[in-house]
Amino acid sequence: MTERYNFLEAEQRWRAAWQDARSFAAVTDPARPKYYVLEMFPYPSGKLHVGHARNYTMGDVVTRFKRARGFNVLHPMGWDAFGLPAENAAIASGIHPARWTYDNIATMRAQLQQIGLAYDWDREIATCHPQYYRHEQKMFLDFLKAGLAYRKESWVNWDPVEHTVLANEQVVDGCGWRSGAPVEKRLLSQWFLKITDFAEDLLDGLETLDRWPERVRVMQANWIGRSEGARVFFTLAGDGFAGETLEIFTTRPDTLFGASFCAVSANHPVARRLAAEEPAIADFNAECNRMGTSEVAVETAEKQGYRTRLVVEHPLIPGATLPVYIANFVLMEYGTGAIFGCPAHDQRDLDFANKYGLPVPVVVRSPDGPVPEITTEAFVATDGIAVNSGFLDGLTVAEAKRRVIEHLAAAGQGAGTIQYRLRDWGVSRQRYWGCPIPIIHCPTCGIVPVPEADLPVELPDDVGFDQPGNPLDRHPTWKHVACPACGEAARRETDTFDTFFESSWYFARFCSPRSDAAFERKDVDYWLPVDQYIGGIEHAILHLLYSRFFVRALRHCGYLDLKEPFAGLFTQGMVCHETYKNADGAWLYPEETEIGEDGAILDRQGRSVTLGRTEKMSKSKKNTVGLDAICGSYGADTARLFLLSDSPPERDLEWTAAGIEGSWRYVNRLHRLVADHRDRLGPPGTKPTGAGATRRLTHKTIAAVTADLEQFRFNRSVARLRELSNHLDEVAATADGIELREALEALIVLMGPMMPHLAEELWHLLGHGGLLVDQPWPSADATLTRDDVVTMAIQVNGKLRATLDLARDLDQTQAREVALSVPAVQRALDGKSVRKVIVVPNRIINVVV
RNA sequence: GCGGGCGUGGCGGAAUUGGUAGACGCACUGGAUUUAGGUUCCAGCGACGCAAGUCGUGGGGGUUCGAGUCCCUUCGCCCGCACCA
Repeated sequence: MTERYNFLEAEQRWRAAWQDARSFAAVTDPARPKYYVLEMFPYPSGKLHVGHARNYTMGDVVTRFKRARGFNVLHPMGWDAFGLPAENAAIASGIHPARWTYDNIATMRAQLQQIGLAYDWDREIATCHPQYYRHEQKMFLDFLKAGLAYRKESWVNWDPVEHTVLANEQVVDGCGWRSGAPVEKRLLSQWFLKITDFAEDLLDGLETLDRWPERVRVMQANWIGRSEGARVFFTLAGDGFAGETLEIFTTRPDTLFGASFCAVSANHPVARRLAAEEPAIADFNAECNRMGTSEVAVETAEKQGYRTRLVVEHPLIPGATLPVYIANFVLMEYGTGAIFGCPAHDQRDLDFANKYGLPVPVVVRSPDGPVPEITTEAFVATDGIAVNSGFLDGLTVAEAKRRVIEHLAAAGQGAGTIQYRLRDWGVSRQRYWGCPIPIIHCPTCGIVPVPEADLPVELPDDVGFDQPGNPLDRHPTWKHVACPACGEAARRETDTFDTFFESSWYFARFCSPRSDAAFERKDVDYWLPVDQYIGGIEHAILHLLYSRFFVRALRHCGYLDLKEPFAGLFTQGMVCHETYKNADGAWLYPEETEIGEDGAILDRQGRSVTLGRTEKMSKSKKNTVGLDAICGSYGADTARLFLLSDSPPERDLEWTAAGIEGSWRYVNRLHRLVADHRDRLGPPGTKPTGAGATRRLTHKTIAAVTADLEQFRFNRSVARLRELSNHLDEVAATADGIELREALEALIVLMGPMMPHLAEELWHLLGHGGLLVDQPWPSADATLTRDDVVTMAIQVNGKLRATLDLARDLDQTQAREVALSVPAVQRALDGKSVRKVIVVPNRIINVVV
């Protein structure tokens, strides 16, 4: 009986050994092929649970695998450390956001180290550190010079309870995500980055990202939302507006002859001017702005319009005019905030026209049909033919579009254009715990950039959270400065950057984390792009799009020469767990429950517990499993093994006690396998020469695991390892010592990326002095991965009747003879004559009658 | 509405990309070891059938010598976006 594997002691010992050897320190070395592995860095929210660990473990497997394959691997870790939760903690418990953040970082760093992740910790960064954020202040000033940053008054989401602007993604069903209060639209001056300058390039670049998931590329393409169409200039008539131009955007300029009205957004300048003179319009506009933008609100909201006293002249029909409405379904944020309505060929316009009794001129018919009768369903097909449209009659939709754009352009009444849904990125936040925007507002000089010599603009420490709103704004001295241009009294910008600013370039900072510059050119030229990026699908748009934009903006400003930041992207599934509620309806942690004698779930007091749905692990539902607890009772390798083996990495994984027990048994079984047989192994370094089953399986496993790891098929590679170890369990007592050593050593090296501590321990047990992490990856002997004898399936009319072990590459005639001689085949033939025999070499023989 | 994806034993999932469906594991059943529980070991485990065998990858149809895989159709589920003109 061998001793049990003391994982606690062993795991600690091997982590110390890697640290002493600086095994994972990365050094820029253009002579070697590089590989940059990165997991999306975490927000330091407190403690890690096993759900977080899955993501990092995947990156770790890739890191260790690529290292063994000879790559110079960069695998860094850091902290996305600015953000609102730190301020909430300050408000709730009086802890300073910096203290709270750095404490959490210390806790989480220890947790990450505990699971044995192969990070180069010398490169650790925290984005809340002035040595990090000073560089993005410089970038912002460069963007400003390059015209990529600007200040603009615009309509933003305002949370009336939190007294701050919210990003679009922080508005859920029209309400603030934390306060639950209905979000208002406010017109505020904010800083924007010109992501729209790169709309076309961001869209085109998606084509090159062939190692990104299709759905992420599609989501980004939809978000950018390219539409081809036209701008059309209508001339307004009406007191105070006569002769002015109303510009609209349309994707269907071919339907211009079918126009029966124009409509503008409640926030359109025309609507606002009218509101100033007519209280009823002001009320209507306010009502439009109050309406939520949630899915439910949009679906249930009726089309509402206010008929103004204005009309426009029809650009193509002399003498004809169209009424101008203010309408609740026209968005100021898209196009020009104004449309022309063609009810026959747009469902929204038809709903609106029907409600307000407007005409419905039909101007498109289907290619083979009559002119459609329009009542409640608009005819929106784009394969039709223009009718009732003057010089466009008889043209296809596509031709008519082209023709009418030519006509409008020649007459100065419009132009073909490409419209994007993408909007510029508003980066101002009315928050304390973020990077200060390096700008000074001077009453005489206006907006003045902070001189580079004065960077960084550091956050003041002495702030209070006893009142709502931005503490920077209330600070007694911080914002009062002399204008760098004229020396007169001025004030600092008190808004801070959106925290997505920090995460948009951190992958570059990791290349030169201690540089006085943002990064060194020689380092980013070598390491970037990231070869394998790993993270959650929730960043499909935001972080991943912002980073792609940043790389373009930085290239524009001469920082680097890079097209895309992330060459390969993998979006991993979430870790889920059952949820539990007690009789009072309160959530319970898994460890607060137990199984009663009859199998019922009980709480600590023995009262019954309701089993809820299996859901993504989250603090709020208390269905998390702590990483510390699992590492303490089963060890890091057991946790890693379970996280890798139970589901394919892109799918969700259900964490179960039974599952972790199974992984635990396997870890111990592997230890026993090596410990029980190490005395009868051949000496290290002796090459076996046989070609028996053990050697064949060993080399097949090497080939299969290598291929699986290349393709992120971790669950499959674990199955391969188990097949090999199952076989070795059977034969170990009698196998040739030299062959057994080869097999065990292969098994150990192959398991290394997934169970690194155990692998080191077993490597050591086999008598090796060095570290396993310095061992090269084994290569499979091609003569051993091909069998001399193959099992072939024998079918009759496609139905399996027998299997036969036959010599590899048996010729067709022999194969046919052998197959026909099988009794089960003869029985199935039932005396019928054979029409033909299909032989797929080394796979199948199909007898057709 | 638009877009993306999925559907295989009691469960998680494999399937050499058109060639033996269910690898590997979890759960379960029987047996051995153990004072007992756990561990460990042996055997079984898609359905029906004593067996030979038949059926079987959401349903229906098709292509093919051969379909989980390709095509058509239909049902169900998940995710993303959405009054984008």
